Amino acid sequence: MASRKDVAREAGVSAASVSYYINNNGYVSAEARKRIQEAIEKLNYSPNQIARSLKIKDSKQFVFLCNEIRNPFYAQLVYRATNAAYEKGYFILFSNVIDDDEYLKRICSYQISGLFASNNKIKKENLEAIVKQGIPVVVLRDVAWSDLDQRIMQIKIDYSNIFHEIAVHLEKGGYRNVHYISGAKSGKPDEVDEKTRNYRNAVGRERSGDITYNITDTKEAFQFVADTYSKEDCPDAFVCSNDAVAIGVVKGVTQLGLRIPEDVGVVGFDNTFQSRFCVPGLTSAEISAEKIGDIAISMLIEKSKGQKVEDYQIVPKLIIRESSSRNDL
Amino acid sequence: MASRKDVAREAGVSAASVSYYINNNGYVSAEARKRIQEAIEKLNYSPNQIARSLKIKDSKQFVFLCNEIRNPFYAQLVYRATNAAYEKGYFILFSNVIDDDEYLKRICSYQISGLFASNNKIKKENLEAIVKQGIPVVVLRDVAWSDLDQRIMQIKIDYSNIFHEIAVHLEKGGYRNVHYISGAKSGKPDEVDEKTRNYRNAVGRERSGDITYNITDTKEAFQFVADTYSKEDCPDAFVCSNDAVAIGVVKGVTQLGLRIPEDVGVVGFDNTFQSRFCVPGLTSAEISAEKIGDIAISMLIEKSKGQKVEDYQIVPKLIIRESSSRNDL
DNA sequence: ATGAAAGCGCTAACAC
DNA sequence: GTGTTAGCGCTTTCAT
Repeated sequence: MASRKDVAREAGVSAASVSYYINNNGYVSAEARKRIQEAIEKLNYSPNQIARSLKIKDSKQFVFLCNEIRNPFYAQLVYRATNAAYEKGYFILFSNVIDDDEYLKRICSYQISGLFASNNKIKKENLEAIVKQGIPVVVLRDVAWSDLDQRIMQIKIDYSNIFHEIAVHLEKGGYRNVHYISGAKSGKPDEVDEKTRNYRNAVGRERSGDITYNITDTKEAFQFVADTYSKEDCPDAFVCSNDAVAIGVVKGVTQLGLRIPEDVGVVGFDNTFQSRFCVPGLTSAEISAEKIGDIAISMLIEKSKGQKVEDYQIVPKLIIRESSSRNDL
Repeated sequence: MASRKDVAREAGVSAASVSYYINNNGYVSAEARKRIQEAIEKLNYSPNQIARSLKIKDSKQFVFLCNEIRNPFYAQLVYRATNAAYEKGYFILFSNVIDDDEYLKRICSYQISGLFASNNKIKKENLEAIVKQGIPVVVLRDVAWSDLDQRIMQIKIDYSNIFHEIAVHLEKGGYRNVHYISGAKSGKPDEVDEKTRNYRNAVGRERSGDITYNITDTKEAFQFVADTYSKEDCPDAFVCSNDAVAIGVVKGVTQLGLRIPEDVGVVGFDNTFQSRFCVPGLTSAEISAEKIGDIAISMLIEKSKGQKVEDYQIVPKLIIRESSSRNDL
């Protein structure tokens, strides 16, 4: 591989001039520009990003710590973020969440430009340790942390209205016995995520018993329904914390011999591809993963330029499909 | 951040000794080890990976170029690869495929340790340019390239039997009019992927007309079925090149007012989570994404150690579920 | 067994 | 405008 030195020699200029040319700072005459340009092409030169990173203490890589890439919501998020980052000159260093100190130290030793994390599997202290090093951090807020370090930027989802909207929608459909399936570990105050907290608020205290905790994927949801209910005692509607879970419920309920939406209504969350192409189509609260991917990247970039960055709010939107529309039949 | 120099000073040894200690080469006395260990802990030191990369010309990052992370098959693959890589001391630099020269140059300038690519969106020449630089390359083979550079390692899927197996299975179910939905751009020789080629071989020449090309995701598949067929003239079985496409077909067929599997049988490919939890459960040819993730990482690592690495063969396995099982009813 | 020193490829302050 | 140079944090050869 040709280095900057080779280019300088070939073009008959100094190494510094090549740097100036590449980074478009400093002064370099039209004459020199041309010769450098030619030398670069001739040698098929490409600047060594590692050497550059070492010098400027920034690798132009953003770390994405995602709960679960196998959940299409995160896949869509990462997909978009990757493209958005590339357009701005960055790459994505991808990681499943492995929440130990060793891991975070290792990844930070790449002099990363910033970090995105969905926050329900990573500890607050670890995030704070990173932001303290001056690395921009954005979290997709899920669990509500108290007194989080102010330097951590947040993308917040405003759940204040959506569960009420869902409740009204189900009621109109004549569903009376609604069960919520939560991804939170338990009902304990410090383990409850924002969705669950808002669901509880929306349905009121008296309905808090109608919640099952700690179900996060399709398989678990299917098992839960299959193991817990029979055709006779199944709730007539389920609200699920993500689409993957909802799909599991659809499958489980169908297996019990019940029909959707005639016997049981199902509502998902995230409006991923899955919900659109589930059979029957799944009613789902849309949170745009693409939007979050884009926003996360621009927040990280702005922050790394030293700009002041405000937290970002997203309001979910209910997309109604067949799985909860008994009235249309 | 503390540097190696700080540690050396704190421990009262030379910088070189710290290096020896960290990399576990060279000699360092028990005495010195202890003092270095203490200094590292006291200063919370972590070696700078970028500086190390520059020196050893290897960043311990593998690039994963995936067709489409939003397809759960690739999501599962990347998920597993990420963990496997981490255990061996590597990270994953993730990219959607952006197949231009500029892009590849930029990513290689990170002195990457290796590259994985699924090969149906990236050009052969580009891969060959990379392997020529001495960077280990593994492809998940899909399109059959002729005279590919020998240094490119391949994970091959042996489709020689699976389509025959599927054909027999459908015939047993009484399905007579089978249509294949291909991901290949067209039927042209240099654009046909391995799956399609083998499907053609399995069903014989006379059935080659029963193929639709250039459909790769759920949405396209749904549109295709909805736009092309009516309840009366729909084929009675579809074989699809991946599960995402199969889901779209299920949805499209259902919308035509036909039932699965009674009226129409559907077979997918890849056996992702989607097929397991589709309603009805989707018959699918299993190719273990997890296995491929693991294998890819170990091939890259072995190659980077200078070992001789053989291509890897995977044989798909038909997983039969409800979507093609008319006889069970 | 340990340390001094050169050098990986780049940036940027400074001198001309 | 352009070149010289120091130095980013690390590895490793060679001398001791």
